[in-house]
Amino acid sequence: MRTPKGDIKVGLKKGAWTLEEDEKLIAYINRYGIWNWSHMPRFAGLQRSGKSCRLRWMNYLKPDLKKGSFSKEEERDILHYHSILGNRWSAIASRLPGRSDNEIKNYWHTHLKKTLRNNRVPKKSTQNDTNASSCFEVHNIEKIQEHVNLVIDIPSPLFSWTSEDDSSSSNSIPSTKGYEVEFEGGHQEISSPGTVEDLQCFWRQLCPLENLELGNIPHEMFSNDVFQDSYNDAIGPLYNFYGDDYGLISSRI
DNA sequence: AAAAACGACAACCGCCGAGAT
DNA sequence: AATCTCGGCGGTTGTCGTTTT
Repeated sequence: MRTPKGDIKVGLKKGAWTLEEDEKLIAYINRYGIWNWSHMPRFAGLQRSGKSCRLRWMNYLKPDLKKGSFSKEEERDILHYHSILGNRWSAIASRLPGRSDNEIKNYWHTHLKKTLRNNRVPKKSTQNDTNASSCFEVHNIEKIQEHVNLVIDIPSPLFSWTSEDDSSSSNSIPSTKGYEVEFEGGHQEISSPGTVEDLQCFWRQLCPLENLELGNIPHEMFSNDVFQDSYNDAIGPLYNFYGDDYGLISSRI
């Protein structure tokens, strides 16, 4: 790894920031703005690396950051976006105004991961079933299949995504405001923010085999642990919030 | 009351991609 | 084309306060 020139310095301070250091950084940025993280600590009178300054600013000092605990709505949004984007914390953070990626990551690891683990889609457990621990409740599968009978056709141009600030894109691929997904009995446009890659990632979590219609997945497949985990990761967060309302779940993905 | 375990979160580390030289 | 620099990202660790034993 190459070390940034600006950061090559012995005696740089590490560890928790003091109030005085915070004040210096805030004062400097307020006056001169952010022009070069590697060099500005020296001018600001800080014995810190540029990286350390940037991190402190982005995660703690930036004025538009929200303080305090996450609301229920934010929590739900994190779960929702994580089901789509995975561990792409910065992408998730960009959808939650005032929250940093580090904050969301920490919150996920300390709160939501645990919540998810405790509230997964229940698995079937019967005495006769030797494979009991690896089976979903059948009625749940059928309900979900009924509502989320998706035709997976990635990367079809029809499914291309245009971000909110990308309406002027000169991309020759026809784009829509969202994803178009074919449900049993009709089409539905999904307005979740994200990129085509986001969606591909989501579908692959949901359904590891490319171009496979969920409705055609044999029930035996649900006894596969890997598939279950992917499925749980994708649908689980929504299931936790909406319970058996699969219509609502399908409307959220 | 003290020690151990746990939880929360700030901060660090190594890697990567983009842009500049 | 190759190299360098910087900003950014995600995983991980360190520290401190709280709870449990």
